[in-house]
Amino acid sequence: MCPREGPRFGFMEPRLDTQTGYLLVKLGALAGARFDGVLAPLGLRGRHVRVIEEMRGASHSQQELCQATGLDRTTMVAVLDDLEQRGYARRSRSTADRRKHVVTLTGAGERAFKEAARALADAQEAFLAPLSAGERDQLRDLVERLRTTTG
Amino acid sequence: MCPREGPRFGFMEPRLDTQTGYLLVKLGALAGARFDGVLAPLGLRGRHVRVIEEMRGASHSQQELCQATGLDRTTMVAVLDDLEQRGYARRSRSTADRRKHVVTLTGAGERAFKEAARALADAQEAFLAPLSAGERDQLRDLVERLRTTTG
DNA sequence: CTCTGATTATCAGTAGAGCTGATTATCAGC
DNA sequence: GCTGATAATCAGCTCTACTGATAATCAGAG
Repeated sequence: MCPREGPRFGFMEPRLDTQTGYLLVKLGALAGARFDGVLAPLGLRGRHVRVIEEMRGASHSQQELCQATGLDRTTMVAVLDDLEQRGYARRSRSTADRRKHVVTLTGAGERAFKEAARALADAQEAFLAPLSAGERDQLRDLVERLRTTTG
Repeated sequence: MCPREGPRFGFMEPRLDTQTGYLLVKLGALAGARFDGVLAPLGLRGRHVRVIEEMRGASHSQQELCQATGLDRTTMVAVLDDLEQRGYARRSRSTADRRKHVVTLTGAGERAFKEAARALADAQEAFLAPLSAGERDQLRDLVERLRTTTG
């Protein structure tokens, strides 16, 4: 018995767009659009950056990249086509298991990632600018806890 | 003591998926999927609920509904087709301006909205369950401020 | 009144994302 | 050498959101 957020007054329902859940959905979409926006001039999209990041340091099969990024296998084919065409990645047959492709990052790919990461960090900085440093830490903590526990 | 965010150490770049912005995008998508999930059994989607909410109390032209909800005009046509077919809304020509449709909510539409709002409130409750009441208030405050200032 | 330009709702067509299923090549076990 | 499973790929489907065109209507100038 703790009618905290809901129909507290009976005769008056809260508007959807004042609810935390709705705000989260909208804010997430907004942030996503911003990030896509800063990546667009680099000819990249979020998924490319995620895949490149996963490739850094070690080589992976496409299957492993799908596992790590949550992308569909057919989407991964397209993403790697893009990256390969730009010279950011290379596919080669695995000698151990010739069904697999070993996907490796090139120097250009590494540089592109650094540039993208910098652009994303700047965009994030701008996005979170209305909050103080302490509030950003709070937000990050809350969001991360929600994501790891309910997600 | 929380050295978990930015490139504070120089030699080590933070992973994208530990960044607040990325987490926000993912969490928003997750929440959206949850909400779509609870609306699906009712034969509705988020946009339908938003449009219905906007129609409550007053009648609107489709153009005004687009303005209020941010939906595209052609999408609005489809949404109203759905609502009309289910008996939740009615279109009629405006007598003042015969180009316009006056869209009104039916009793069934009102009942459907209440049911949907209840389902959404429950889903939100479950989604935010990992947080204490105070933390939810914090989160709501932070998210709302971000949305109103940077959005 | 008539002509012009804007506005409302609608529809048709387009482009992209994300998926399923089929295909080819390869592997591992028997 | 079979058999079944797996990796990458391709073709095709669906769904969404948009652009552009269209018919009806309005508002204003002359």
